[in-house]
Amino acid sequence: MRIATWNVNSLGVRLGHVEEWLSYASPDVLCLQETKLSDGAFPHERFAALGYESAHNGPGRWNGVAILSKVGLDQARSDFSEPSPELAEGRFLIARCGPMDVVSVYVPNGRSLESEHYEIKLGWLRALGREVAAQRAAGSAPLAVCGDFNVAPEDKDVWDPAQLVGSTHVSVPEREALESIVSLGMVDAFRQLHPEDRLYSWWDYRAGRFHKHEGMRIDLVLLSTDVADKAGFALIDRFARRQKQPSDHAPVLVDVEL
DNA sequence: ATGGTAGAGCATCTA
Repeated sequence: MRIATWNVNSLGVRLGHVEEWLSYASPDVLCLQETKLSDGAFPHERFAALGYESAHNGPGRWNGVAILSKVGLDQARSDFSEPSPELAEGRFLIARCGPMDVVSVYVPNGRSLESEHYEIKLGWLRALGREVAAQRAAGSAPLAVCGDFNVAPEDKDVWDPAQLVGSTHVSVPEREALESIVSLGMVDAFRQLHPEDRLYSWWDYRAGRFHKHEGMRIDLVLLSTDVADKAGFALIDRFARRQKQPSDHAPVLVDVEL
């Protein structure tokens, strides 16, 4: 089973890119983030034409997450189990896709360490942790939590740790919040297969960051430990970041032998 | 310290 995640930074702009990528990468499940679409505007039929069922959670204008699946898509849910209004912004979606429960997340950016949005980000990660814990406790299917976490897990996941001191994405509380989710019984599947540095999934559009390969690895596929050792192949598709009118994120894919 | 680019949408806000 091939599971992928991609922050597309507007599906309206990137629909053609996604269709092309589906045709050559052929994932069984693709989680999307930052569709920037309302639910009514989501192009379900375009993906159905390629053999994918789809579910979407988005308010319009900002955020928006989706799951596409060609191995079935059932019980889609877009609220946390313990709902809380400020957390409902088109950032969470869970569905059963064949043998796995799959979550697509778009974690709040946080803006700056001083911002109230930084505290919201930490609270959101804690809420996601409770969701993962509940899911693991319910415990039937293996779980994949995929998406743009807006956290670089370690210093080797960023191009220049010194330049980022005092910034979001690398602060200790953010990394601890991510680690507390992982410690519930999840594995960073790409990192497990690729321990080396300089492997990024996002590059700022500005300042020629992609050209200089100055990026961060913030797009993750977390697999529950019961299937993590069945992940045999993982890839960040930098070609998708190099094409014309790209997203600022590259797709990340993981093959799990299920 | 700020800027640099991109997207939504038409003034800025978000990233």
